[in-house]
Amino acid sequence: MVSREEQRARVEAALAAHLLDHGLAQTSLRELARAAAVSDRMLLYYFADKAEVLGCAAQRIAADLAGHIGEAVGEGERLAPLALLERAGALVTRAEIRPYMRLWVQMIAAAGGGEAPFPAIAEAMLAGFLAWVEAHLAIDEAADRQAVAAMIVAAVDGLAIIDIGRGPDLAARAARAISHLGRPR
Amino acid sequence: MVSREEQRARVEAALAAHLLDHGLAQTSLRELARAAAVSDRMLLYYFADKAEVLGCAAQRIAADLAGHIGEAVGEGERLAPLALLERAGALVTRAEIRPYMRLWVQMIAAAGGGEAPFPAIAEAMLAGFLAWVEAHLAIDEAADRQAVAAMIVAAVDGLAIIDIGRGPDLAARAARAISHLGRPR
DNA sequence: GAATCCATGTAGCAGTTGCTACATTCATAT
DNA sequence: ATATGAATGTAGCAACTGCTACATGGATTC
Repeated sequence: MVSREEQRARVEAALAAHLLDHGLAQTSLRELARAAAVSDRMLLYYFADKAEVLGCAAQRIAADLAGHIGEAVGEGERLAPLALLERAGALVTRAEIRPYMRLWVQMIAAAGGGEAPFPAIAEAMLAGFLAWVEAHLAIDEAADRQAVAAMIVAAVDGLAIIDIGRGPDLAARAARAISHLGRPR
Repeated sequence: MVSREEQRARVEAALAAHLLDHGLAQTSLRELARAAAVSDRMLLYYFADKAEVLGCAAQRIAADLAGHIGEAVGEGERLAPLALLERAGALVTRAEIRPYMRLWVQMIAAAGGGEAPFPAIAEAMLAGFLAWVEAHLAIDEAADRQAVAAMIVAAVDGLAIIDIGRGPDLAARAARAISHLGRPR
């Protein structure tokens, strides 16, 4: 027999992997349980209800993603908007990151539908993205910095939408086209 | 008694309105039927199955959105990337357009999950967006134009994500910050 | 006036959903 | 050894899902 805490942690990891693989589409309790190699009965022993199941898995995923993102730009380094956008775009179209972005779009969509627990999760994750971009943005005026950071996050998230709708190739080319944006004709 | 074609058109309009109001979350046949003021039995008389119900409603919504977008930039007018992005960003954060963008994000998410009929719908809608941007983009080299168009669509779609996660205010400010993007520090 | 057919209502099926009541095993504390 | 409580299994409920079989009304056609 294994302690509840141990099992809960193990299950959480399996759930996170399953969400990254399959998205939010196939997430009935029974499917999640199968993915974690436990019975659905036990899922609701480890977690209070389905919202907590998904919430904990999502939190772990967010932490993983934050880890990946952390490597992209040096601590304390600050870049001009287009340069930072270029860096972030290159990061986000990397093959290991794409599953995270796909899932992120699905979580935002679920949040838009008011589906618990996603509004809270999405808000927290988005706040994290915004803070990260703001921290690396070389703009002095705070209000401008926040707005530009939001625009950069928007552009990067949008790449995930292109990826879903048209595949990774166009998304990657779009990311590389960021440097064209500022160029005059 | 009313002809099947008439009813079908009327129902389609009601369904489109319901989707714009409530998103893809509450879309069981019974809910859709109630929104269209018919019985679920009749929904499946007018349409072959649920996928066709949603598909037809989505097609009508896409057409409406295309109409709105068409007004934004003059026929034949071509703009530099950042200028076009600015124009599109202003358009997409307008209050009448926001419901469309929210729904669009949900449709893309559903497409990412492989949920019929959304992969096909999302692909068609995205192709429409890309074509529109390309047609108004003042870039000569075709490959560059396509990639930059994708980046612009990405940025604009991302604004919808900001809107969902943080509300319309930040999204609107982000859209207005586009002109900052190209500025050096 | 009979036959036909389209539009609509009633009822329900089989599968899935989140969740729970109950029973059982097993380890530890006394 | 026995009692207690934590970990796990079995079974199922009630609600909802997409969808369908069947019956009925009213208009149209012959």
